[in-house]
Parts: sequence; structure tokens; C-alpha cells
Amino acid sequence: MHPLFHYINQYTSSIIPKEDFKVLLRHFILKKIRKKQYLLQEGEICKYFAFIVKGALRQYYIDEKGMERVINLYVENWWAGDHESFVSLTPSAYNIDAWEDCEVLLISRESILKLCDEYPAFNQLIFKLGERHNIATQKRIASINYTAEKRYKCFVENFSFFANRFPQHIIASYLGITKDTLSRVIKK
Amino acid sequence: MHPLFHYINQYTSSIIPKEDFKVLLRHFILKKIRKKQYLLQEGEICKYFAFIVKGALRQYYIDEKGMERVINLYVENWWAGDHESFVSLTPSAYNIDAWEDCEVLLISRESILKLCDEYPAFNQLIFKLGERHNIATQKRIASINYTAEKRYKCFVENFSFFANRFPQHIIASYLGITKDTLSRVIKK
DNA sequence: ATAAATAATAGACATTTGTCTACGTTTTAT
DNA sequence: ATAAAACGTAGACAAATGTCTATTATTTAT
Repeated sequence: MHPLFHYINQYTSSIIPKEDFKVLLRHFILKKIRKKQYLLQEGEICKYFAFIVKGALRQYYIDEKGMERVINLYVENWWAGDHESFVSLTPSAYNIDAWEDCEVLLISRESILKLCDEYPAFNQLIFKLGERHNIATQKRIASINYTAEKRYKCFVENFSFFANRFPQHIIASYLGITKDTLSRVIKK
Repeated sequence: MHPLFHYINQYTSSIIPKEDFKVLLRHFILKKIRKKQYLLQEGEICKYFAFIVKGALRQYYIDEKGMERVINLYVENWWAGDHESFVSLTPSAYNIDAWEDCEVLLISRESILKLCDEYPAFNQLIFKLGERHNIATQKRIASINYTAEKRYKCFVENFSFFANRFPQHIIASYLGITKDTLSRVIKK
């Protein structure tokens, strides 16, 4: 069974007919991305959002000192892209690259709008994804006040599966702390 | 003209018929909230999202040391509520209270779903609001790595209008720094 | 198998930010 | 009008985190 089919049915009340799914799938472009290659580069316009079938990616920007600052990590069944660039068609401030060899399904904004319009089930899916995303980001924003230790604690509780996919210094950056601080925190 | 009517038409491609708006409006409950009163209290379930017609509110939680930690600030034309509690029907971890006397329009999740279903324009509205919200939160998440100074700089660039509505120590907490640090940063 | 690149840890030190107390000002309530 | 509460600033000090360098372990490429 197609992973996207499985994924969509997790979020819709009734199972999508196979026929409909076939039409849906035609709006997606399958792309393989090798480790270290970019899905999106700073300055580009994010024309597609990517549903991750296989692999792991990270979103980051380069700060004034030339350091990589990780904003998001993604694994299977997550969506990767720059919301701002995607909607506003402005050059992205972020890079998204593959941390492992990946397989992703790309979809354009036009296709999303079209599918939302034509398939209530797809509209419902996008709606629910939005809700889930809101919940996750609200938690992340609450963490702005946290100490390094509490950030790591929350990370382990909610996202420990990232730990198997990304090295510690990437996790540290994702949490907004240095690798040295994370190393100290973990030691305790 | 009703502020909600004006607001909705900002986000939809074609102006909503007055008739439709009247039906729409029936799903909202007008509520006045006096300064310092709660729209939502920790432990309660967030049954409604609030569209703010007039006034200013803040969302915060109480940390281990009993300190108020501000997560969000809201003014006219913003939506206030706890996404997680609203969707999952779990007790909220947050408080939302009025910083000024407010007038808000409450709407339940059922009403939102119903209106999305019945009025494509409303569905479109919710879709676009989601997009805007995603853009804003993505920026906020990127700020996790920022220094106190850079956080304040971004705040002034994007949300300086909050400065007229909330005192400095509330802004500081919203930025994830202490009032003392903010005071120092501003001095420069 | 070997060399090179990548990761994790440790310690010394610097910097940033938080904590606490005090004081003067402004706002609010009565 | 007056007292009380809330607010902003300041300085001294403490704590948390960042920076840098070195060292070792682990992984990757050839």
C-alpha cells in the first residue's frame, strides 16, 4: 500500500476511494534526494511542500557568524517546506537539506488549493494537519522560556525518535543550545 | 459595518453576501471581558476561540517558581485560544486574561467545522488564517536561537504596536527574557 | 586496512542573562 | 487628594550558557 494513501486515511473519517487516490497522487512529484543535497536553498522560492516517504531532513539558516542554526527536523510522514516563501512567493531565508538519502513527494500550492476544492477529504486532511501543526508549534513557542535542561527533557518526552536519526550537535541546535551545553545536560 | 464582516472580507476573494454574514454571525457569541478577568484558565477546556473586536489579552502559564511566562499577546483582529485544548478537549496548561477591557466573539469548534462545510468562503478564510499563522509561528520558532538584543530588534520591526498596549515587563516575558535584561537592551 | 572526516566530551575561561534589592516615577483606586 | 500598587531603571552579584582548544572515539570514504 502506498505510504501516502495510508497517511491520508489516518486523518480522514472515511477511507478515500482508490480511484480518487490515484487522481490525487498525480498532483505529487516523486523526488529522490541524496544525503547532503538541498530540497530548498536560501534565496530560492519554495515552490513545493514535500511529504517525506523515506529519510530525514533538517531546516536551518546561517547566522551572522556563519553558524548553522537548525529550526526543524523532519522524518517519515512529516511535511517539509518554508511556509512563508511557499505562500508569499518570497525568497526563502532557510535551507532544507537531506540528512539521509530521501524519497519525497512534492506538491505545489496550486495543487493543494485545487485538491482542497475538489476533494472534501483532502480539504479535511489539510485542516487536520493544520490543527496538529498548531499544537506542536504552540508547545515549541512555550519552550522559548525554558532552560537547556527543560528543553532537553521535553525533547526526550516528545521527540526522542529524532535522537536515532540526527547527531547530538544537530539536536542541540534544534533546541537552541550549543552542543557543549547539551553534552553537559545529558551527562546529568 | 461590523468589524468581523470587514475582517472576513479582507481574507476572501469575493465579498460575502450580507445574508450569509448574518447566518455566520449567529454562530458567534459576543462576550465582554473586563480587565484582569479570564477568557481561559489553566485546567479548563478551551471550548471557544475568540475573535477580538476590541481590547488586548495575553496568554501565559505559571512556571515551577510561580512566575508568569507570557506566550502570546493579542489585540484587535487577532484570535485567542489554546489550540491544543480546543482540538484535543484536554485541560489547558495556559491562562488567557484581559489586559484591557475587551469585546470578543466566541466560536466553538463545531461551528467552525459546520461553517467551513457550508460556506466555501469561510473555509477559505480559515485556510488563509492558518497560512498566516504558520508564517508567524515559523518566525517565532526561528527566534529561539536569538540573543536578547536580536529578539527585541525583531519585535520592534514586526510587533512594535504591542509596545503601546502592554508594559515592558510583559513584552520581556513574551520575548523570553527578564524585564531587567530588556531594560538594559533598550537603553542601548 | 588506512586515512580522513565527523562526533562527543572535557576543562578553562568569557559573556550573557538572571536574581535580588533599592529607589524614583507613574498609574490606579478610593 | 492621598495612599497604594504597578512600573522602569540601576547596580552588585550569581548562575547559566557560550566559546575555544584539545583529546579521544566513531564513522565514512578510498
